[in-house]
Amino acid sequence: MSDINQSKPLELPTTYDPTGAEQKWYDAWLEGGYFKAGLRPDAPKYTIVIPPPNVTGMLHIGHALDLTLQDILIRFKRMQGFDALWVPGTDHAGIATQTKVESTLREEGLSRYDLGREKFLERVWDWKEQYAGSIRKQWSKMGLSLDYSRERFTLDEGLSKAVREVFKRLYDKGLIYRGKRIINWDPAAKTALSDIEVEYKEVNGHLYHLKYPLSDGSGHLTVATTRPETMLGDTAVAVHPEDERYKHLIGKTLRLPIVGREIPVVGDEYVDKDFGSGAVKITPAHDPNDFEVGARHDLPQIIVMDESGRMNDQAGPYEGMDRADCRKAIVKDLQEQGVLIQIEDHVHQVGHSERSGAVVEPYLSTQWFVSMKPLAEAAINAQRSGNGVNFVPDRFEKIYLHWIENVRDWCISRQLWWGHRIPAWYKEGTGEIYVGTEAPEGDGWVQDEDVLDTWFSSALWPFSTLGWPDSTEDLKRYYPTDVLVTGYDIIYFWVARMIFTALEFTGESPFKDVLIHGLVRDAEGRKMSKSLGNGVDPFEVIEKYGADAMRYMLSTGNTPGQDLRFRWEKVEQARNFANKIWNASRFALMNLEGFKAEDIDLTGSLSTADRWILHRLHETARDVTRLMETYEFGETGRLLYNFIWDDLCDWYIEFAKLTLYGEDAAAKTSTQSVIAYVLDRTLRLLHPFMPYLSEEIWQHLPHEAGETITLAAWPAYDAAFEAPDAVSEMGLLMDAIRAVRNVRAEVGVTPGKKIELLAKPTTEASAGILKRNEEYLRRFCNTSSLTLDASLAAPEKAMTAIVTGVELYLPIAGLIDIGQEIARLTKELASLNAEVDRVEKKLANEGYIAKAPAHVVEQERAKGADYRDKRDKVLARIEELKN
RNA sequence: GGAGGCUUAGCUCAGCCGGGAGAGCAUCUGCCUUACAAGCAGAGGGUCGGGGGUUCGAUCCCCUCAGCCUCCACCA
Repeated sequence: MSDINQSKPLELPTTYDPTGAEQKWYDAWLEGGYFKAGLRPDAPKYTIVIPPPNVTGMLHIGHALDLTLQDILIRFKRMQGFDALWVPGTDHAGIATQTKVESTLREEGLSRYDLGREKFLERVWDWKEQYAGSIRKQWSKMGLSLDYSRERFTLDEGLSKAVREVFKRLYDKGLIYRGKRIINWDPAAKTALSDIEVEYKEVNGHLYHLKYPLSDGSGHLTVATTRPETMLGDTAVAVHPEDERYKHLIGKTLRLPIVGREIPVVGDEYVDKDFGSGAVKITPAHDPNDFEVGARHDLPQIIVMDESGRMNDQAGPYEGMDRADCRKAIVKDLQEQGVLIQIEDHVHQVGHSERSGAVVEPYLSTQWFVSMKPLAEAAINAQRSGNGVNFVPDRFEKIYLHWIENVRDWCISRQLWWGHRIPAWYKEGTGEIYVGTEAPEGDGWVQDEDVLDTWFSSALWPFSTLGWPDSTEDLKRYYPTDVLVTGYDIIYFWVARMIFTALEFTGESPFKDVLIHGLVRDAEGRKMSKSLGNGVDPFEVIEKYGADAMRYMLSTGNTPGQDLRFRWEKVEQARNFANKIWNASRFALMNLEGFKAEDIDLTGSLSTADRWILHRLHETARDVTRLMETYEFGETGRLLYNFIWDDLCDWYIEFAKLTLYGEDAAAKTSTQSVIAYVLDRTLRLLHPFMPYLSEEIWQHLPHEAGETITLAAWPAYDAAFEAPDAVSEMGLLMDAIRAVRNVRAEVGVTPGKKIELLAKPTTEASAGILKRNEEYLRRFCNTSSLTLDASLAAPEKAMTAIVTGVELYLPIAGLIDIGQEIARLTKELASLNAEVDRVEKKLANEGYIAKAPAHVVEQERAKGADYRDKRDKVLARIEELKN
């Protein structure tokens, strides 16, 4: 940090150039170690863990949104004096990463099997190292205040230990089991998937009606299927036990076409009598429902496909065919044999792999599962008893609860190489299983080939990153975390699983709040995707407009939980805002040259404007703080924008020029004090949103050597700065100035042209205000002369503006057309009359007087009186002009 | 089939405890006024999706209808 204790001017261009400032300050922040937790051991802690990005690739604009929100929170809390910790890290992302590395191998004409497990994993680790570095660089570009000394990776030693520990404990408790079930099989990635890794998409398919003859030749049963190729694995046909049409057939057998196998007719309540023909073919090895039916009736399970989706040796003539080709072939054959009676168009949901996009095959195989019931129940109880997680916005709690209440067992084994190897060993030939955190002693133990679902390790992230299962200092100090920030698309995958895992292993919820944000969409509202090519690269945004502009754009201008459309014009707007601040600061610093921190004195004789802006600053600080605490960043942004642009720039700075360029040295010092103070506090309020710009400017303001805005105290509201009299005084001046400007513009008097202005105060108070602020009126109304006189008679030829407390007359020679002026005032009269009517009607309503709060009624009465007064004056003026 | 969200100015969106609607962009008018033309000063523009209800009072709460979007769900 530069060690200046007095202001220095910005000898810089009229536009803010982010590129230089960003690198410079990020380096300085890192060097200063400001992002490291533990600097304030006695302060309360505040913890966030980053949602670890996949180590496979580039961060997209959605990450930028997620990370910006977290950085805003962590910077805010750090400034509030908390010992703030933001833990960075990355996720090994099993399928995603392995797929990517495999595809690079393919370019070399290799497969992972050519390399073998060990060599392949070396390749993936190389890849990981390369990308982790790139991700770190991307974080730094966004200005994120992460504690890099605590960076973790889901596959690093500590986290792997946590994974094994969790697996073992759940296994010992009977909450992890191995079993032969129907799982979702991804034939492209050749691995099992969990239920939520399957995306159901509407597909225009067909419903094939097939005729299965009874073995005794006494007729046939019609069944319908969307997947005719699975008939090769049929081991029964089910009918409803109460179905009058079919119940007599239960126990008889059918001859399965093509295959020739005899299969029984079974009665099962699963069958819906009213759907289709009321008879269902049962394929226990390729359909989850059929699996259940098969289990109830002790049916054989015939697997007819291999792991890549090709028909196996159970498929007879179709062996070796891909399942899609087989479908065509079998339909043709069935048709020829007269078995296929009808093909109906049929729209249905088909499961696709979330990762590879392949059509998922329900597939019977042996996998590891987490038994969800007990874990889910604990999570539900915690939520219901108030020990759960506070969802923001709260509607997401319903979504979470609905899922966890209906959750099914979680298939956690994956037939991949990149991931946490399942800590289970099998003794060859004995069927013995050992589960533990380390390999068992003795010979003949072979470890399970499979790895765990990536989300298994992600589920431990809030505590595993802090050292669990060891009782580390970090774990004791920083756990549970305070808030988790993530998108709604990941509630099931991650948020829910963190919650029940944390409850099981740490006995408490992993975070107090979970802030759910929406997705960043393109300008048309479409989801950004690679195939559409409509993604936005955050680094292009940063390159063009700066990180601060991007951060401001992403974090403001919308509501929590709602999707956000990306539009370049929004970034431009944010950039313009940054530039506005830059220029206001340039002005301030020009007028603060040599001003020292100890020169700031707010006790002297402050002007109305001075006291007004101090009031507004503190009011803004109070509201901003309140909104930040409730994650209302959109509203916060608006408040800051309005305060800075309207109050500070458009009004205060313009008013301040009078004293700054004036003769009164004491007044000048006061204004300088106010400017230095207000700018300093404003930059602090802005810092979480615009870290670079705020630091760059703040470093030019008077401050102690070595200080940084990242650790500067958050502005606290101080009631001593309340100045209601200054507010009303400024209100009158602003109204009067606006009214005069309005009238000038309406008759086309250019701003450069000086006018005579006659002002007639209508109360004693307003007379005093106008008297005190004469100079301001002259300046802002650009007058050649100003006459202040309560006893003033309205001139014959003058434009009129009536505002509360003062009547203004502009005798603009040569430009006044009395007829036009009367018309203008008549229009105003009409609108005033409408207001008066509205208020009077309201006040005439007895129910209103009786039931509305007194202050509302009072306010309305005052408004009514004011409107009436203005109306009468306008009316009188019209009469005058007519004569 | 369930659940949720959205519908407010031409466009993108705000509107936190119900007390006569705001911003940015766009449009129109006038300004290079010594911080800023990425700017300044003005102006126009809204039956707050339709209907009903609660209330003294509804953009806001309740019901209902319509349109758009998302998530969940094993009907072959």
